[in-house]
Amino acid sequence: MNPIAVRAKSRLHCTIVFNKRAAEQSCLALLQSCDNLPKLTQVHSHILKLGLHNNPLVLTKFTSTSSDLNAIDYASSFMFSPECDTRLYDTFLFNTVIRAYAQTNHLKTKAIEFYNLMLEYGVFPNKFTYPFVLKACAGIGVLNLGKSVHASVLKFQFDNDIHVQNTLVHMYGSSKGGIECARKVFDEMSERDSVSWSSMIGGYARFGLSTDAIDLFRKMQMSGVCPDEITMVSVLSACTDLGALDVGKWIESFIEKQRVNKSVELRNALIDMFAKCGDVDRALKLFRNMSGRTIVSWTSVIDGLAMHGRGLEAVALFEEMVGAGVAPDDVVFIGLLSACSHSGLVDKGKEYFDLMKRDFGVVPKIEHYGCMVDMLCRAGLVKEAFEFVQKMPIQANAIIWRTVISACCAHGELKLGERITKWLIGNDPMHESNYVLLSNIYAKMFHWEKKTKIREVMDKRGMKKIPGSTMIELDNEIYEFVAGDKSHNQYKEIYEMLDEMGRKMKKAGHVPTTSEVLLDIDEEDKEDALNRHSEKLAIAFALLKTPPGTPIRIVKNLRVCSDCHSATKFISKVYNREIVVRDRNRFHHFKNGFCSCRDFW
DNA sequence: TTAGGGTTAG
Repeated sequence: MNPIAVRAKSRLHCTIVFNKRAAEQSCLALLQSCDNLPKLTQVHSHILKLGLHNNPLVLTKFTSTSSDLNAIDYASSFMFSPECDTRLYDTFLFNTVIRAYAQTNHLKTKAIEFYNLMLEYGVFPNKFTYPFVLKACAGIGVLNLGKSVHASVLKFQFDNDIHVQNTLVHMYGSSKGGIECARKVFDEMSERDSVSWSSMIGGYARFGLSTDAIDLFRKMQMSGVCPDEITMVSVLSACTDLGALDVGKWIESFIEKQRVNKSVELRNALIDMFAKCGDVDRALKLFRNMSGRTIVSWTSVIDGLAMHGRGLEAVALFEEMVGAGVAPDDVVFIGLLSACSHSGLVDKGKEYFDLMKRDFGVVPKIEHYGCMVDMLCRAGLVKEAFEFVQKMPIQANAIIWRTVISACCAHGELKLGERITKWLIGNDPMHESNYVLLSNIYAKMFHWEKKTKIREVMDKRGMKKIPGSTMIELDNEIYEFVAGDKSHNQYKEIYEMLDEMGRKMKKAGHVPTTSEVLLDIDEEDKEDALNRHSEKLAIAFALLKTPPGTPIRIVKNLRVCSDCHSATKFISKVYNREIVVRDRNRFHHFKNGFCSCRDFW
């Protein structure tokens, strides 16, 4: 027990008989020293002995005392025990309980429960109540719940308070389907501070509405409200999502110029942005010069190296991290295993998978099993992957099964792929990607009738394939292309360029991989369909708009197809351009006819 | 005696 508590305890014993007021004071001091359940239980017995359990001051203190989860539960259940006089409930008491639960990771629903109880007992909420309650709603992320609390805010007329408004924006911006409501609250605010802007930008960034996030940041600058380090973290995460390296670099110089406080979180966001936007060396440099690295900093660089196929460096960095005394967590193991996966380090990956639990006490989750399956599949060990999935102690999810199916498709195990996919569709008949996989398998089998049927089923059920799209950033503008896109105002020049590229590539020896076109059309049309893939459109656009010799960077939403991969190699050679492609999984650096992934992806 | 926004993976 700490010195204050000892003093308080001795005072408590001395004063029990003399005066209740002093006992109360001592009791409060004792409570102050409580940071775990056993101490709290001890103090509870004193409270009962002294008859202080009806004292609202003590009751409140008791409830708000501990950060120990069990203690919060214990304290809040005390509120509803027979010893407790409910007439003494007040707003502050409920606020403390709600705050305690809102701050936890897993008991946020309890915060809402207590808010409802508060209303049931006729205790009025005040302007402090709603930020707590809304924060809990934000953590739960269920839109209807947040909406009902919003209705309460209006009923009790706290909707003019900027703190409440900001938390409303945050709550809607954290709930699925709530982003428009967030924007509505945001637009209707009479005054906005940096928290309002950050909450809205953060909401866009959280749900992948990254261009909206960056647009809003531009508006923020015009509004005259000064962005701070928290705003910048969200803006950077939007850049990371888009792969917008130029905007990211601009943000970095903005941070320098505006002297934005470079918190550890902001440095981490910068490292992550550079790593995922294709400049992993810059990320490494920032990382090396950084003091106060956290596990997030290490994870970002390890992950970045993994995406660039620099698996051995990622492994070395992981070892360095362990050597530096940083305990690895489950997230860093995902990066490490995916580094092994992307670089074909199968044995190393297996080794780490075994020792993560044994040596570091990190229990593998579904994602780690997913990495292992991915690793085996990439290495062409489809049957081993299948067996691995069957032996897993936890049930495989659809993502893992789809990994296996794709590998079946790529490595000619079509029958097995068909079997798994049919089973998967039986379990989840409304997931469109299962149908896409099955239809691809039938195309590879040349079963065109079956393939057509699948497409018909999809149409009937209103399901659509996610279209492949490619983004490119030129002069701080972001352009997006989909296959066969003609929406761009320079599309005629782009298509002329495509024809030229096709001719030059053929001359250099490129043979289109027409088996990638999973349509029942003749070979010439297949070539045409390949030529209109979104990445080729983006590259053609870049060749048109940038001076010779400058590197081209593009970002794909799906994995790059093998024809585009082979074509890009030829383009890099024919046009003497370095081309950096970020696809859904990793980076490909094309230079002089070769790709950094060594055709391993 | 209490209030709002941020980072890694999936």
